[in-house]
Amino acid sequence: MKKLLDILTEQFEIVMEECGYDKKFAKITVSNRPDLCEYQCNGAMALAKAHKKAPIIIANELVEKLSGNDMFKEIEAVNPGFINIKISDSFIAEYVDEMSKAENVGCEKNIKAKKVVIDYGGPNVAKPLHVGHLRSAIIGETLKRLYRFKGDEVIGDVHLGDWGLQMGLIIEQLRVEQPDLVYFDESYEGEYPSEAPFTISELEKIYPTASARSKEDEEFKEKAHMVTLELQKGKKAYRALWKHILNVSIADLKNNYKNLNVDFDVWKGESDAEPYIPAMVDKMIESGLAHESQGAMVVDVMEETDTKEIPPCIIRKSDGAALYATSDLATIIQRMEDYNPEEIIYLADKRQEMHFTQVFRTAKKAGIVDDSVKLVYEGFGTMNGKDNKPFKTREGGVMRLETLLSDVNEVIYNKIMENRSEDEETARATAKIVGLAAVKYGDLSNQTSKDYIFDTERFASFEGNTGPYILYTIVRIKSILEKYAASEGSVEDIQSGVNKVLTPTEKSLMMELAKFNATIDSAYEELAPYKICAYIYDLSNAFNSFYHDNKILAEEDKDKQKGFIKLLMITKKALEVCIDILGFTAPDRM
RNA sequence: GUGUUCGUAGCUCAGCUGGAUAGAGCAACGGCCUUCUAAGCCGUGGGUCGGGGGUUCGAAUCCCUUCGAGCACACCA
Repeated sequence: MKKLLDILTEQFEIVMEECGYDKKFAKITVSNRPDLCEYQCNGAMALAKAHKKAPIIIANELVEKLSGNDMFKEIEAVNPGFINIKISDSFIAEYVDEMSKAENVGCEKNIKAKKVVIDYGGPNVAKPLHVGHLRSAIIGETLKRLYRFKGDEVIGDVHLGDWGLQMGLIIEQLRVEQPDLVYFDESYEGEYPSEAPFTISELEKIYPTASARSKEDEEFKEKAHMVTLELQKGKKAYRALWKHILNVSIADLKNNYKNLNVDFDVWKGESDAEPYIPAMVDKMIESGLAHESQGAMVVDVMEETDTKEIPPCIIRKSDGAALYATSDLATIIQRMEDYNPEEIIYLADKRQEMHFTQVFRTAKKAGIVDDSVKLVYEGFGTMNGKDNKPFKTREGGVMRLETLLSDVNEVIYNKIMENRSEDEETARATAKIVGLAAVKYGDLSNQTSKDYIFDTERFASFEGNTGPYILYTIVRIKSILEKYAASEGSVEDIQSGVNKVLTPTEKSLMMELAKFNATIDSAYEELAPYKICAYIYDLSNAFNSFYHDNKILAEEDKDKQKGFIKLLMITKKALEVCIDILGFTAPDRM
């Protein structure tokens, strides 16, 4: 379905060409002076110089040609050369009716679906999710849903940190704590138990203990290195333990992500890329792409257009070990082999920009991906506390994600109990839904690349530009639709469209609705979830004004009432589609 | 030091492919519930768009400069 502004622009393009002007100046925008008009065209002023005419003359010329067009209710030229437009009720009403019938609420899918991998998890096994994992998860989840909404095929990959020294540390610490386990019995030759010798909470304690110990105890650290090496070489006992660590940890992670309404299609990790590393590195060396520098093997990635020094990408340390970049490169090979995507998007902290620049350039130079594959790094800003410094617990530690969520839920639960009489179970369930919306909207409504302040008080205050406000709006609509259905019959049976003669707030709501496809498209093109947030906030405002100015259930003109109900249905649909893309849901009551 | 992002109301943020009077929310103040959820709506006050130059008919927006802040700059991930 065409965008409203494009339809209006086309009208101007036609008359501009008729008058001998370049149609690129026909662009219509939403008015920045709503007191004067709804839409505007500023092209006449830009045309003035080229045609050596006063802009107002050009504007008048165009207006005269358009004045008979029934899309417009009013169209006038204003000094110095603005063209002010008000559209007709019937035009906007027909547009909204078309939206309600169209697939995807009138937002067209891509003609050719892309295959895309989104890498947006990055949690480490055996470590709890903390607030540092929040942004990646919720922004990534939203992009995945947005891409799917546009018709693309998306594979969301959690990309676990499941390899490396940390695994050795855990196993070695386990040996210290439980030396009698069969895994540590060198003479044992049977099958290893299928039950893990630890629970998730035990596992979560083991890693910090081991990590602290390795900093003080050289011998322990040495052993952990050995264990890591043996694990990587495939020692059966350690592999079996490693599997247990993975299984226990992944089960817990899945549960945590589920609470965030975040869902990954594949649970691959660094270990899956590992097998590709030796051949990849060898090939880079053989081809002459990689060269030795200070004992390490590196790939030069500096380009002439760079404004600063880009250090070479190290693919093998001087001690022969692989590192972050190596693993990421091997992961690209694995992904190309498994999925052959046209695009890979990485969600990572914006401080990692240099790293991804190096990796992407190396991947292209090494021919791991050809030029048609888009490698996208989407760096996000830091989530800060109220002091505008990276978010910490009161004690200065890293806050677990669970804790953050339950804190927010608690505040919201208390608000619900203050405002409404609800039984505890219902209130808890509602608080969970609203809490998630508060957290996600609070995050997504900021531009991805910017730091933002996570302020529980503010998010929990429920007022203004917040997730709960959006949900409240949806709940209001649901409530009216329910009541209407109870007295007048199913809302789905209404065959007629929205009203064609509009009250002012009714028209404003329709004009806001009509921005849907343009908003989704620009959010998609710019990877900008905040645009969807801004849109549903405006849409909610428009609805709430409409709600106050029009009595829907008390409306005596039944046809007009049906038109209202129809408008509510499409508004609800637009809001619900948007929050679904943002990864949260609305309760039935709150 | 080099590069990079940013600096808009007391606070949190939009606006930045140049257009009319720079917008929201919070906080402050004042209205609106016998009527669809007042977690709402309507209104008032609040600004040298960090400073200075330039380009332009026109600059928060583009260019230069300066001040201030964050971040990154090869063997961590």
